[in-house]
Amino acid sequence: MAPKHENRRKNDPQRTQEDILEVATEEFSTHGLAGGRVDAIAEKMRTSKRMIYYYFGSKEGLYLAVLERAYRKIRTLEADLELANLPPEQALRVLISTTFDHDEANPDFVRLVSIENIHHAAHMLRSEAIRDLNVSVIETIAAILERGIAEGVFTRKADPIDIHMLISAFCFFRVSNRYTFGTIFRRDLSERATMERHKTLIADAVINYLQNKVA
Amino acid sequence: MAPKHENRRKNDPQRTQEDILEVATEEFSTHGLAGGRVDAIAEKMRTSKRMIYYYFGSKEGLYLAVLERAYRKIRTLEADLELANLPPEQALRVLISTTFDHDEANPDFVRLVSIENIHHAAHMLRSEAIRDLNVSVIETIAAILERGIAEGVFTRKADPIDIHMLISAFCFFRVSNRYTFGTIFRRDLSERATMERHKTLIADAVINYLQNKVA
DNA sequence: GTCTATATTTTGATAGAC
DNA sequence: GTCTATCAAAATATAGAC
Repeated sequence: MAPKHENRRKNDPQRTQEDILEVATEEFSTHGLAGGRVDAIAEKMRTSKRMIYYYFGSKEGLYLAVLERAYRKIRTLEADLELANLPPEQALRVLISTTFDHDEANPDFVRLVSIENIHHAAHMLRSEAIRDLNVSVIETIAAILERGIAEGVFTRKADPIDIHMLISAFCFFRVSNRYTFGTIFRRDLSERATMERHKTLIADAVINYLQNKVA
Repeated sequence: MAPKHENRRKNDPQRTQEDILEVATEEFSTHGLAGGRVDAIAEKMRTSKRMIYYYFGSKEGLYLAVLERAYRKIRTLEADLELANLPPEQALRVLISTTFDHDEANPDFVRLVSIENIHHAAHMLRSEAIRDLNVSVIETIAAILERGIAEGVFTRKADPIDIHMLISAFCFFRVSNRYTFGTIFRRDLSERATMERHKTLIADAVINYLQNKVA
């Protein structure tokens, strides 16, 4: 009997495509779109370069597929939270914690977004799948803010998208700018203690902001 | 008499180098290190490609020079603020406003930093000039926080580098992620009203954070 | 110090057998 | 559907005259 592993990829198109996407994600997120090499991707797998063109048509086609896959992954994550039953402040803390952990756990995604911004989001614009991302997180935040105001625990009216940006910016920046920030300030942002402190910091900052009015 | 413009660059090495750096800054910040083309840089100026190699040795050498120049520019900016005489809260607001305006006015710099992070800050590490950036902004913030605590206007002790990160992250993200964020949330972050609102938001958030303790 | 022309290398993409 | 071998274009780098 032949060993499972050797045969597994034989005539298994879905598996082959998935393998290509996985390797390509790492390649592009490490080197950028222009810096990523199709040859390098092919070499890192058992399959050949020909298959990349067979399935994805071109280097850009592959990059777009990688990007769509990355966005698809987070969409599912956001929807899984059950926040409606929590008190507003706690709901917000859970949401922030989730965003924080997500960016921390998915540096590849963060880097791909950075790269896409270098390209003025040109590929994202071309992709219906990504453009039509339903941004449920905004509705989630909006609901929390409204409840908070109604219950009197939040005293400041705020735009949900702005609040999302305040949260995202911090969580994203910690990962996206880890290297330059770490170099300049000689600080390792992936250290456990630093991480915990930062997670509390951003949550406190958002909550305090919503609980205060400034003259 | 020959027109000034035509002769200006003749045998003016400093001017030539400066021209190259200016054009290269735009090229690299628009396309990344791998995506930037030496040919494109040469074509956008009156001088030839040969001079780029003559002065900077290689494409990477040019990129490094561009990066150093970009960092040199902000260093001077940060030192010019006179905050010691202002009340702590106001001093912080001025500092935040300055950071905000700087990133907004220098998208090229923001993009170069993003690009450098894609490359794990490898070039920055190799450059003494950048690595030894004296980070005066941290001392500035530290002084403000101490005064604030002493005067009783701030009630929370905070790490100056963390506060700097909270500020930087927001200001930087608005510019670095303008395209993907704008696409997903259909919002133009460079609009005047949005800008003003965001500038107030980050300042209020930082101040509120420093004025509160959370259970 | 500066230019035009060219060499060298890399790399995205394809042909054609199985 | 998959592989090996190869093409063609692009892009970095250099030669050599002035």
